[in-house]
Amino acid sequence: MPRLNTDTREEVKTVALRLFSTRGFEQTSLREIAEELGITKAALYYHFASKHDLLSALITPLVEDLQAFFAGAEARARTDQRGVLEDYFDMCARHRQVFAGLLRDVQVLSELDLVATMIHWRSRLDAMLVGDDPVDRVRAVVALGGLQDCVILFPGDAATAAIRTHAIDAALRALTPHPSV
Amino acid sequence: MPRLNTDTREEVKTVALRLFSTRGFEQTSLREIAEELGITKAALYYHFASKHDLLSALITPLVEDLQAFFAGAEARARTDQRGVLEDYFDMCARHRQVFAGLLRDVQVLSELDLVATMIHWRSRLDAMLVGDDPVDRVRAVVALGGLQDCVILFPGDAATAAIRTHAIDAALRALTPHPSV
DNA sequence: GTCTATAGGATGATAGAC
DNA sequence: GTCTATCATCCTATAGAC
Repeated sequence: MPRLNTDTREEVKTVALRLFSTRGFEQTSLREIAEELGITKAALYYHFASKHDLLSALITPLVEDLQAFFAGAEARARTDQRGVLEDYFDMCARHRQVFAGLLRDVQVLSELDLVATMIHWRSRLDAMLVGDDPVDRVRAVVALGGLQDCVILFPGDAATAAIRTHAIDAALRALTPHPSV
Repeated sequence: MPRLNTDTREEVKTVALRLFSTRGFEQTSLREIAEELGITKAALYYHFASKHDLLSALITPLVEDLQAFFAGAEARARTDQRGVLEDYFDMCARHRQVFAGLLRDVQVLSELDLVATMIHWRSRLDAMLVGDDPVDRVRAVVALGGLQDCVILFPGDAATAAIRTHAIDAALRALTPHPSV
């Protein structure tokens, strides 16, 4: 029996994203996704060629946003650290769910050939912010790691908005040896 | 045929820890562990009652260390923030492999009934360090999240030793609104 | 302590009816 | 678009021989 809502494909993505982000990709079976939607596994294969394909559909927006972020941040990273941290925080917040799923299931990165585009994005961002000095790099790791944790540990749009300024202030202090905040 | 090394149980733990920490718990099968050791799956069951049991054996030292850390840190958390951050960093570094495995496979926590003892250890640590003020809590999340990322992103004992002071300096700055470093 | 053999179940994926 | 039925493959775990 056909279902009322015609946009099953979008529904699948919504449910899958929620399950992937809490359990991880490999730990979520197509059976679970199908059951929650009230359809069968086989029906999923009408909408997505494979499990891999479903994950790709979920992750594409993040990858594109990430590339745009790098393109926009590269030029001003050294002169406007605060602005770059803000953009990074906002991007993490926008894709919080996908993010959590990825961090929870690093294995998936290599499976998706995201490695080529993403494997070193954190260290690329480090270098962009502070250059090559090893001590500065440590500071950048603390700052960025702290920001990322905030987005995940204070979930929800309201909480994110409430902590944004304070989190970025703290990250900026971690980043800067001579506080000019 | 019996193997030369009598301490198969320890060998199993070593191999399992390496595989768990890179692939995650659920993603590592007993077949893989057995093959790498040159024994069969069935032999594993002589040394460990179940897969769950094997994981418990690996994780027990971390749990005990964590409890000891909390017991020792609670009293001086507000007066000696730097000392507590140092202890936390060292503990994360000591159990880096188990840590990476857990972060990579959060699902495992609930499976092990670790939830009761660990589910809120991060937020408990936050509160211990800074009290209840929401803004201070954000600072604590940045500081602790940053430290944890350092331990994982600079792997190896040498790298850990090299960055220790700088990472803690940065975390302390994130934690402290009026820098007294 | 280690083996072979197997039970019992879940998984991703496909074929073909409706 | 969704179904039933099925496949091949993997998993954890157990029984019993050596």
